[in-house]
Amino acid sequence: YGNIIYSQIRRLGCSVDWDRVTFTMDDHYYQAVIKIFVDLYNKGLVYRGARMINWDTAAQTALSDEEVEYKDVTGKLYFIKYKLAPLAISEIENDGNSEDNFVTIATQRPETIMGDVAICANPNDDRYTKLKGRKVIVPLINKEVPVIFDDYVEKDFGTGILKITPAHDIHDFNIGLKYHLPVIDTLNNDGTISEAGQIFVGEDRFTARKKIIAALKEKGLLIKEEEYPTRLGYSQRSQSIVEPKISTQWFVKMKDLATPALDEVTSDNIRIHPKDKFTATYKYWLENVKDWCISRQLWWGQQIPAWYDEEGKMYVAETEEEARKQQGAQSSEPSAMSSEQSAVINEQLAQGSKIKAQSSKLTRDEDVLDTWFSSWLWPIEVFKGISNPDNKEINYYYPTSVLVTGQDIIFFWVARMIMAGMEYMKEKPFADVYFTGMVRDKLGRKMSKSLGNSPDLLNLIDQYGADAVRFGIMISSPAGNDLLFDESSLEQGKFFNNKLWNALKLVKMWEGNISTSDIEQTTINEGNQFAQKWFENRLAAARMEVDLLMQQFKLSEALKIIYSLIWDDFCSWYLEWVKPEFGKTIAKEVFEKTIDYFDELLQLLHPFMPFITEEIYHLLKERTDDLTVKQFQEIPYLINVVLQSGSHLKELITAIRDARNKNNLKFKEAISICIETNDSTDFDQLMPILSRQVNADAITFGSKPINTTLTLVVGNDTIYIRTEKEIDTAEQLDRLHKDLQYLNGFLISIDKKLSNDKFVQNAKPEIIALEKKKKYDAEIKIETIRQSIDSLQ
RNA sequence: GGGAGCAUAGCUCAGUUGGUUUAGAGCAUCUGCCUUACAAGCAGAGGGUCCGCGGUUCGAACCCGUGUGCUCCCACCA
Repeated sequence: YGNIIYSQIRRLGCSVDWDRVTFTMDDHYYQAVIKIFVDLYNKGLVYRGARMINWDTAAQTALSDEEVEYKDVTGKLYFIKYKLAPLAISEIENDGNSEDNFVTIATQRPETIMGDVAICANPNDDRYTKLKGRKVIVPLINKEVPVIFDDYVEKDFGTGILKITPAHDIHDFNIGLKYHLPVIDTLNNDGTISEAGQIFVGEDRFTARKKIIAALKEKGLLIKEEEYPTRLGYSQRSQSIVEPKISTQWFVKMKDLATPALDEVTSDNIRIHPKDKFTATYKYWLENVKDWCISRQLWWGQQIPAWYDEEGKMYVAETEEEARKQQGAQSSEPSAMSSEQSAVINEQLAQGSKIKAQSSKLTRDEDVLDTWFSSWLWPIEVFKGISNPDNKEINYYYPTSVLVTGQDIIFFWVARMIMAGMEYMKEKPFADVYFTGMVRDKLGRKMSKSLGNSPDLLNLIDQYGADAVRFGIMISSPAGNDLLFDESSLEQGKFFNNKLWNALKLVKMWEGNISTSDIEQTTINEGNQFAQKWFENRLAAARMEVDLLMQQFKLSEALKIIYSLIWDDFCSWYLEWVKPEFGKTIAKEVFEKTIDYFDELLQLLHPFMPFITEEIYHLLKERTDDLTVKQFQEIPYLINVVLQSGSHLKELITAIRDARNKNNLKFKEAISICIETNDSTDFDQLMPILSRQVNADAITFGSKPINTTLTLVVGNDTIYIRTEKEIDTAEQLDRLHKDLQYLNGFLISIDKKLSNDKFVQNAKPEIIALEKKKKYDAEIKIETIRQSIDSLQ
């Protein structure tokens, strides 16, 4: 089913990847792809060359890399003697058969010896230096081939010398290219020995192997057989052993296309996120770029626009009509092959291939284009920038801003889009590239159909809600890192939804209880005023952080900031601070401000949880606009002092709550507090909040009052607490001693630094000043704690 | 085999050009609370040889070298 859809879409010229539909495409896109192919061909950037493919001899078809399964098996190495070709006639007469006159070569595939075109040793291998300039005779077919030397050969493997069979091994093929050796394909498509093999023609390759071994044995040329562990590729379709096979393919020259694409990234014109992780990969690929094989032997896809006449002459054109015109003009078609490649492809290959015309008609090349050959034009042709250049849309939308994609296609897609952009628009296609991670399961495995570990998103949405699923995925996807999918983060999202509803519920309860009298409005207490000032600044600070993180594409961290801003700062602190006492009204101004803050929070969260935020936005207040289109207001100027006072207040509340907790003082039991401080300036505005949050019926300032039951140290202040209940002082002392111990240790580490001459000489002045301040603060605190300890004893 | 990257709390990760405390967050765990929005909650606590080793530096989670383990991409039948 998937294949049918895939092929249908591809026939329409749509580029599809199994895991993501890249785009849907109209006829104009199809035309654009053809146009670009012809253009590149005319520029001399497209050529025909040779390439190894994986061939399934049973199914008689080419296999993609994914269709080849590698298995560890025990293979056999056959050690075969090759005789040195005589240098002079005298040699034949003398000792032509002495051991010195033979070279032993190890091979797994003796049936390929008929395709040998050379033997090769490592240039640093002393054993074989004497072979320089010599030739050897291939056994059974008695053909002379040269001895060559290349670093590729490992001295320690086999006998340290190997046979070069370019038609049947990728390494041999590459060496063949390097040394301009011919290619002799000794296999037919069905895996039988071809005419070029000369002997055992028509026999299956494995039958031929046995017969060749027997023949070699008979002649005394097989020294030994040795078992060794190796890996073999098997066809996923037929389970037969995959045969590397030489084939003629279409290529795009990449060097000139890659250079501008590399420059755009190295000059930061295009920014990759996360930078350190992927720019290295990108650069490596482009600096070592290999020509791009764009032809595929599939029965679906966009056919290559090349036609052949009966003489085998090739015409590349956008349409068959155009090709016919070229044929009529009898223009002498220059060879599209690079000289290097054409030297390699032998006569037999060209004749035997499909390109031979069968009638006087033109025959179209049956190969189709690589998926990515259409995909790389995507940023341009979706706006018809190729089929209809300089139109309104392409001028408006190109270049676009951000490409979001997977790291696995950095080279396949991203790099090539940049290349196409630079070549055809003379401008980058996008300014930023953001790579998402791969979704993996809890165990770190890739999501796959065969493992069945892909989550059913629709089911999860039913279970947790759409926003919760979005939240769960966003919160656990740090930029560029893989995402380990775990339902616990969705649960967190679900709870967050609930929290938002409850905050709404609270605010809605206040709505019916707003005081409207002038007196109450003008006497908003200092606590409420401080709460507002503080939250405004807290909001501004968080928005600045979020802005920065979004610019850096750190989406999960931005969400974490927003999550904590809403849950902790807004719900746990602000709402508690302004919450009216039971049965009392809320000042109109406070209520309205609270709604404004809530609006802003929803707006921040909206990109992550669009549904619930939009819903609450409309439930909060009658309004005509929608959150999804609402624009952000400018971030107000930050007043740090307010934030500091807020932290101070939170510290006080936390410390007193903690003391209550530790001493089993229930919240209902009121306490009275006396604060001993050197600086009481900001306490005035904090008092109303503090007294309510810790249930203190009285707060005074001064030194230690009698009847003190609890003593704590917060910052540089000492807090004395009086309760009705008797409190065990041992625990308090223990705690104070612990703090003292920590601070003393801390002080020692600072003293060590400051008494180190080299530190004082070398460190920056601001670092030294900082250390001195740390020391000063610690000393004050130690003194405060000492006094508290004394007073307790 | 070639290349890239990762290793910090039980788990997932922050840690911004080396100094902002004796390393932080969320989740999980533990303790105490049905306190008038929320037990899907509130208030707290515990938890780390920053993978091992060596080096540079006054100073290293951060820089360099090396070892180990893991992940990804490309390649792969002498």
